[in-house]
Amino acid sequence: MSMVSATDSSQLSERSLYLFKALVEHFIEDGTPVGSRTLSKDTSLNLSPATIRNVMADLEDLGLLHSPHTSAGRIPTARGYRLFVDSLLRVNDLNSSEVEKIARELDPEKDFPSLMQRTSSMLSDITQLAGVVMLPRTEKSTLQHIEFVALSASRVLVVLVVNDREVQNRIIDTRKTYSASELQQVSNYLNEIFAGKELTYVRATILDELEKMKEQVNQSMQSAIEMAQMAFNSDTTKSDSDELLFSGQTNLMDVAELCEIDKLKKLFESFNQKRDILHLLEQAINADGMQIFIGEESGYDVLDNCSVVTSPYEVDGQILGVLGVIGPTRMHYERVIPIVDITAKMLGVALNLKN
Amino acid sequence: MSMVSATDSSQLSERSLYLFKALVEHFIEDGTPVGSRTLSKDTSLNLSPATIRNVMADLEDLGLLHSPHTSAGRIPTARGYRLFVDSLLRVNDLNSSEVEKIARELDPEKDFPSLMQRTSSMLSDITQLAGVVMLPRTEKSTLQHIEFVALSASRVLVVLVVNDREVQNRIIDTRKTYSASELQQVSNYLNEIFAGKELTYVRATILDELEKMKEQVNQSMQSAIEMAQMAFNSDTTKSDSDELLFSGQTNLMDVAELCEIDKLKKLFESFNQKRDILHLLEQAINADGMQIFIGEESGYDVLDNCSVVTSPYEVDGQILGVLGVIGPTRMHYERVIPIVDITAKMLGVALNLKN
DNA sequence: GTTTTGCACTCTAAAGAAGAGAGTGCTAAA
DNA sequence: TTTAGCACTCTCTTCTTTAGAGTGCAAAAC
Repeated sequence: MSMVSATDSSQLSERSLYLFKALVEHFIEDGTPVGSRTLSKDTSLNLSPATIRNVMADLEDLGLLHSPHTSAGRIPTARGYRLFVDSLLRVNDLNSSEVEKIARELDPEKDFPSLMQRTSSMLSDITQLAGVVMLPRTEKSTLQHIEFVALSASRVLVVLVVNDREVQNRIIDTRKTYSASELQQVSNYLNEIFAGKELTYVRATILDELEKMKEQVNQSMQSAIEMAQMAFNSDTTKSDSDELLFSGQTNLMDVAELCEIDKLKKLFESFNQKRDILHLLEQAINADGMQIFIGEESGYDVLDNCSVVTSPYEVDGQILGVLGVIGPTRMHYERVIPIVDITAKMLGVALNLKN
Repeated sequence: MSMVSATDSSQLSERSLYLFKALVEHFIEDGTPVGSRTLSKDTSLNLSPATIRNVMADLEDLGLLHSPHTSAGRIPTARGYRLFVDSLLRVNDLNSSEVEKIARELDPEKDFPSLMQRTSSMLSDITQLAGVVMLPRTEKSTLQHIEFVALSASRVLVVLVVNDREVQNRIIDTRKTYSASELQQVSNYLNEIFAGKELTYVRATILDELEKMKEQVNQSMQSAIEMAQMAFNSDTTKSDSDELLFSGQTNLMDVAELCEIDKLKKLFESFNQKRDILHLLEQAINADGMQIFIGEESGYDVLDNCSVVTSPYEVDGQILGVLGVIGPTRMHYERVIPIVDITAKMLGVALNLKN
């Protein structure tokens, strides 16, 4: 919960760590609290249950373990998982057939939205947990091309090509009627100034600065400015709620820890609202490399029994977004971690190939 | 289950019908099987429980009621609900504040996808059940405009405007490089021939007939044809899986009848796959007017305890798609039905205003 | 003939009782 | 430092019991 004392592995004897690791692994496999007797049999230390009980009591004092009740075994706390993941876990390499499968799914031939959706589905399929992909933040997007198409007397379609791959459309109602060639002119003008610039800059400039110069330019430029303003004003430069792609939520319904319908409902609702998960992933985008939020660490109640394994994906060294897997704290980290890791990397490669 | 005998209301005495109706209403309110004693008190007929028991036994013989076990009351069968909905139900008028709320949500100013999404959310919000909207079938779409935009040496963005309101994008990789003016020419050529034509026709023509005339035309027309073919070949002229918009699925998690996590999971999975629900809604689109599928009637196991209330929405007398609400068979039909009905109508109006 | 009363019967759901099993902590011995 | 022994505590399962609701049927009442 807090940074009271960074429980690092050095505070503990090798034996304690060994036993702790064995316990966590056993619990992850079984889902039932692990007792001293079990651990005594399962490990090669040949220690009696009583000895192990002593060790376990120590581990509990350190806040790494916890007993559901007097006569149950023990289960890891969030802090325990943290220690496990940070210092004890040995991550499996994925076997090549799985790597191939991932590569196959992330086909750069697909259009951008499909590719991202595929990525999410693939994550959930392969882990049997929930997958999530945060789409590239629009703030960091650069405008590649803008095009205006006349639809009818007073309606114009604006097509924005962003980041070489993403296309956004919006339809605006104009006061006056524009001819095709006028629209062409406007497109040309705006492309000349803004192609390659960041979307936020484009937007800010168009809404603010151009307003000032409006009076200094000729009639047709005024038109251009007005239309551009409408294009970027129509509130959505993509809404927050479109930024996350979930999949495999139903996989979580099999997870015993979450099977209380009430908690599950809250979890699903937070998926739908996206807000909380979005905030969490925003944290993950800033930390570099993989990030794992374990249980209560995340700070969101709904995720109390969940862990979120995330990794940013990048193209040309620039982080575009984050993807990850959401599952119970009791998940197979040694498998999920490399999957998330490699998926992020391969998504980066696929996106790069598209350019 | 079958058409053994169209249990119409005329076969039953008025009193039986009255009691049946009271029973169904009571059950919809309460969710617990209704016994003779309860019904005796609740109705104004002043009949003893014993008399009511006799009536109930008859109703059970007719397949309208069913007893979970000997000493429980009775609950309506799917067939019972059918009779109730078709002949006994008196639909409430919506109060004006609700109508206003619906109107407010269906703001024709919004772009097309948002409007449809809004409609779905609104349906689930207002009914506290799951909402679903089937987007207009692309087969019936007409191409309004096609535009090509050069993105890079070998990549071209194709923008299709369909039905005056919907925009589809796809990016294609071309063998040769096209200049902006060439693309303009191609756009013009294709618009001239195909604007206003049905999308399926356009597609078929481009893929088949144009192939034949390829050799008879000049170089630049050949380019046009090839590019058009690529544009329409890229398999998605919108995939099936994009045709349904669900919302409020989590509302169903509160429904007692569905609270077995297993059934719920199957239901949610069928929402995700969309296939079954899509088939069901396709039936609804053909029947004219509102359509209600009650429980097992639907023919899909996952919907055994569910009813689906649907209504097609139309513009200019042409049916574009279907929308509806999915909930437990024990739902407040008298409320849901008018909501679905009016929503479909108002969506039609909103869509009409957009043109 | 229809409705009601009376009654035996059935089934469920809730509550309690009992026992098994697992696991603990502590003390004292090894 | 480790282990054995032991009393103790919980939970989980199973079984039993009981109360309650509701039924169906037969005979009486209307």
